[in-house]
Amino acid sequence: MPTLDEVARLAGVSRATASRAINGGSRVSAKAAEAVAEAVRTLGYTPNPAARSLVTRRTDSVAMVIPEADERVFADPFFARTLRIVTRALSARDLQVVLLIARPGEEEERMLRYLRGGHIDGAIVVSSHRSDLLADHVADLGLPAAFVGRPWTGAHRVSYADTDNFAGAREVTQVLIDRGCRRIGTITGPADMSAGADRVAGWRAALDAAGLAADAVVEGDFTEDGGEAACEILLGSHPDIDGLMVASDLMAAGALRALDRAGRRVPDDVAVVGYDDLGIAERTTPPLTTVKNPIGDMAEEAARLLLAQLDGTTTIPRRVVFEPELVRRTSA
Amino acid sequence: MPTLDEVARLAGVSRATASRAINGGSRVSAKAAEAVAEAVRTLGYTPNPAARSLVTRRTDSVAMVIPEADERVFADPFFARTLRIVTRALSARDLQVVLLIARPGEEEERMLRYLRGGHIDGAIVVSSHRSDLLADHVADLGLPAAFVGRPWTGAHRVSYADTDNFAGAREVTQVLIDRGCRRIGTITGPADMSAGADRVAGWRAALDAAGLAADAVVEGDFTEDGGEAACEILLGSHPDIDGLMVASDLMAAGALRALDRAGRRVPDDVAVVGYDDLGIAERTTPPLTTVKNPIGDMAEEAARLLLAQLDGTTTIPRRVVFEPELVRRTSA
DNA sequence: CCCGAGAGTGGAAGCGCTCTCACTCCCCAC
DNA sequence: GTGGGGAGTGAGAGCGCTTCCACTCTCGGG
Repeated sequence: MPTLDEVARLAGVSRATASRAINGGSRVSAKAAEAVAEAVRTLGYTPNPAARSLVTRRTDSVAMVIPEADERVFADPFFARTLRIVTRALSARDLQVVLLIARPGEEEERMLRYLRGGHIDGAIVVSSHRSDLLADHVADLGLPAAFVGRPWTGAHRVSYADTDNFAGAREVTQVLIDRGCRRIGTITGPADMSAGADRVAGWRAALDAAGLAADAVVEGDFTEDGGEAACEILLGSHPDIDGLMVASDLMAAGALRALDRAGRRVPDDVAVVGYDDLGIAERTTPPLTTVKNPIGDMAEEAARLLLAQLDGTTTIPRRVVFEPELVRRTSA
Repeated sequence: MPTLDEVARLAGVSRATASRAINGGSRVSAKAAEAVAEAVRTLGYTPNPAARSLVTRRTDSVAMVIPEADERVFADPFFARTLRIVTRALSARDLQVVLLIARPGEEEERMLRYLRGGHIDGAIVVSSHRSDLLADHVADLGLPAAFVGRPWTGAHRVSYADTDNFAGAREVTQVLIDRGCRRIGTITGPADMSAGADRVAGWRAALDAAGLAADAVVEGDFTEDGGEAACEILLGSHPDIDGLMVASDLMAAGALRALDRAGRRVPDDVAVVGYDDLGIAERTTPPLTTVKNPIGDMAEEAARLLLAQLDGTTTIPRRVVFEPELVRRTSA
């Protein structure tokens, strides 16, 4: 591998000038710049990133941290979409995105070691479990970071982009109420996640305002199979439900399977609404009335928040909240 | 951030001894080792990876290269499964896996620059498009690498793990023949991928051996929507088909939708078989008879092949081929 | 005609680490 | 006793790069 020294020698300049020519290029004569460029070309030179980052103290790479079991990460389109958008936004700034998936608890120490180790300049974290203290850890480290979704703990110490899950859930539940449902159940997300908790709260608020009982609750886990199982439990305990608000479309797809098997027609016997609208909602039978989760906006904003910190523009935590949007289809 | 120097000073040893104590630990007295460990603990020391890799010329990270559009990467369980297994295998050796997704053509140069740049010690490549010359590039670079799936070009120059797609496709097509189908079509994978090409070849071989016509062929793209569209075309051009071999379960799921809409019962009117058996085959209606693609084995083997090169154990390209396995369900 | 500013350049320090090499012990075999 | 070898250690040389600083040279203004 050619070194900067060889480039400089071939170009007939000093190593310092060669370095300046390769980066930025200010304070370098056009002649020198051209000579260096030529030398780089003929030698096929690539700067050694380790040497560079040793002195600049930057690595030009950023971690995307997902403290979830990998099964979920790949099964749930939410993460894929987020990763994709974040990657795109950061690539534009020549930042390499390193995907870090670690089940909370088990591999957490390993992940923290990585974050602490100086491998990366900053992190995008997709996490909102009650148990994980990532926001605190990140804040303690002083690591530039932005969260997608409000972290359960330490939210005030970090920047994040979120959506108003409470309002979204309330609004979509209102659709059920308006169409005449009187016995409305819910399959929630995990109770230890902010999105999960906020969405049940929204469901409850809508029912309370309408004077309806809010007791048909089963906790799901944001997976399709989990939604199916939860729906079966719900049908057992509350056979009279005529409306169902499911906290994610993936779970709703599972719930539809369970309803179908139980011989309940959707939406005639039981009207169903979901949450997220990431593609699967249009493919279920029937297509789901749901709430659009503005993941694209959130991911882009998180990238922006991180970049602002990397640029040193700002250091105070900022939060940005996007409005959800109702999407009506035929399931309710 | 504390440096090795400070650790050494606190432990009362030289920097060299501290370094030895932290890595390996051979040739260090128990007393010195303990003192260093203690100093590391109190200082919260973490080695600077840039400095270390500058001298060792290792980065302890490995790229997983996927030259595909990101939509496909996340929609197809094949990649998720592969990534997961590879990550697990390499994490055990304290190697960090960096995911590199780049659409061939557009972002290819960027990816090559990254591979060339010394960011990583080696690569696992999941690629077998005719157009991409990754195998050649990687071989030219002398970069330790292992491929999952036989690369279309330059296969003899690199190590890879593959499965016998030809045999698998022939065998599953034989299921259709044995159940009495006489007009058997196929929806292929992309013609520019080795898995795609091998599977059509297997289908054709089975039909030829049985003396059946092998002309009902439509090319798909390994996506669900693509499978649906291809099936519609096939039904239009060959309305008399009574058997259908689809080159992936994901496409088969799409094909089932198209058949359902066309009012063809499966398997009574048209028997259908898929390929891959990565979970979706059990969830379609009806569940698919398919071929188990031994991705787990392939991914693990690729990791092994890469590790062997990183260890310097071997440098000659090796190939390992796993046998596919027929899985019978109710679609044929 | 001189001075100061600014552009362009090179020397050299130093980022934090590993590893070679030379050295000192200490123990054991002769 | 003596010599040889192995175990443990520290000094120091870099790895390839950026960047500070000092220097030269060229102008334009006074």
